[in-house]
Amino acid sequence: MTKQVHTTEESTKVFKALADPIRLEIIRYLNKLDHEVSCGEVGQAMAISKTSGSYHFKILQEAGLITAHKVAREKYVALDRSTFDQYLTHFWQNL
Amino acid sequence: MTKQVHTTEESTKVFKALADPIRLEIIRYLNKLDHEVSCGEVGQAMAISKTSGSYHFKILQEAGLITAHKVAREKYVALDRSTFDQYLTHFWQNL
DNA sequence: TAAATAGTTCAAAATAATTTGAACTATTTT
DNA sequence: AAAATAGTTCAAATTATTTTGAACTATTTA
Repeated sequence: MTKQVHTTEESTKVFKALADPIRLEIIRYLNKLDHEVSCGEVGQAMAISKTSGSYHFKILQEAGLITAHKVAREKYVALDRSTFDQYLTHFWQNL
Repeated sequence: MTKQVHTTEESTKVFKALADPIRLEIIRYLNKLDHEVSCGEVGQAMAISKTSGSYHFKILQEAGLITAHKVAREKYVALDRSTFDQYLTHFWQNL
């Protein structure tokens, strides 16, 4: 309902975050499960190093595509569907 | 109506094409006008060199985000909205 | 308390994307 | 036919992104 228009910089950050095969797979994985998952679990499923995982989760988080919160020593992530909706589903409205 | 599922490679190509400020501006420009425009006109509006323009139009074209056809010595481009619909508007359906 | 686990940070190396200018093709104008 | 125009191609230079491993923090388990 709220009018959302994006700056080129904001949009670029989101599309850059989506423009990588590993991150796209992470998104597919999180979408399939549709609940919070630890970074470790996702990383294992993607067969990437924890350093690489940490990097990719940071990119996704800074783009607002995932939310994250720590529980003890684990970090749980989930898709932030509102961001996908704003930038993708409602692309033309917010362009 | 037709079921469209995308490979990671295809999606990556589209999102990479969207992940650049100049190309996003080109898309905004083409969307606003909503008709075929010559590459030269777009390039001037974006204030970029013709070489740079040629590069960016190639990226957009290879991603399927624009269609192009030559008339005499000019190349006319327009948005291919079906690609935007598949990859953006219907992101979750085709993920 | 020592060892293990989950994740981050850093800098260096590797890889990929973008810009630039010169040379080019094709078409149109003078 | 010469000059101008629209766009492409190429290779080199620049800039940005990604990967890697080592060192680190914080938490949990043995």
